[in-house]
Amino acid sequence: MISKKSKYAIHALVHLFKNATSENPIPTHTIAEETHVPVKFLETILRELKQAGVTASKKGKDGGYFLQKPAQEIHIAEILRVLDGPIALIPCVSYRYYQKCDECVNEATCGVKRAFLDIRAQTVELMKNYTLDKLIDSPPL
Amino acid sequence: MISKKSKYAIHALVHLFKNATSENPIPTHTIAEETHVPVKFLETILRELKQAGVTASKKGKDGGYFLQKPAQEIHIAEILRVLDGPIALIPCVSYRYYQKCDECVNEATCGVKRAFLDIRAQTVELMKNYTLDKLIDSPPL
DNA sequence: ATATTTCCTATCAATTTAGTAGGAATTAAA
DNA sequence: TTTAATTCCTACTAAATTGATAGGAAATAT
Repeated sequence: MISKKSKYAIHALVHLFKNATSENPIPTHTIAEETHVPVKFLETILRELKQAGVTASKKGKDGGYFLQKPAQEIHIAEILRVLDGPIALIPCVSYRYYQKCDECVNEATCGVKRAFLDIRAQTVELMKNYTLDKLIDSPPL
Repeated sequence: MISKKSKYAIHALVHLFKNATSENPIPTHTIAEETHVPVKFLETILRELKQAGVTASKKGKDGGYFLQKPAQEIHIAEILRVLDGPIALIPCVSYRYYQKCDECVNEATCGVKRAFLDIRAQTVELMKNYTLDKLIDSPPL
């Protein structure tokens, strides 16, 4: 399971994609109401995403948030990495957060590592495919 | 990331596959030494796996654990489900542990749900492929 | 009998998760 | 120049989860 933080973030970002522009930023409380996310929590989420280069903001009255880059360049893998950390399922197959596992004797030949390396690679490919623009709701019947 | 519990379990199960039979069960402390897992922790893990139908045991002297079914029928998805819960990344796309998400207005058309449904399905396929027999170490050069 | 094992229940410390509180700084507009 | 609305920042906290450990009861081979 991903954290609620990440789930909230994804919904919020889709909302920004649909409604916000740099000329028309959306304030946190509006997004919070629409997506049913606690407003103070969402505030910290959007700020974290800003620091990671995903969202941008305008301060003061009539301020709010918008996307810092095209929705086609923001995907689920990136969002999860920012808020939940590595995609890898075990530390020894993470690129950025690599940590040795004590369980395998020889990392070069470890079968468990080999499997999880493959799983990570394929999962990342899967998640990279889901960019924000592919997450909008289907048209109702 | 998966829990250490699950990671330990996978290594232990591979060890059982390589070394144990119903006539030659392996005691917990032996597996613990070989796989560098705390023995008391491993004890509870192997018992949980037994209750889930993955391992079997023989009590008393010369007792220990062995696999309850062929290694080709035990895969990573099953192990993770037993010890870590659902494979699904958000509650509303889990089959066994379904829970409604408050963020989407209409579950039938929710784009986020659609994406994570696909991700879950593909991840399960991936993980089902990795049965215990495919997790043995590659031959050293 | 004895040694060795699984089995069971309970407990625990550390970490992570999911927030909340309170206010400073910034900005648009009246 | 005041006011309202917003982002931004730091700190705090309660609850849940994780990663174990403790102490022994029950079973079994020799």
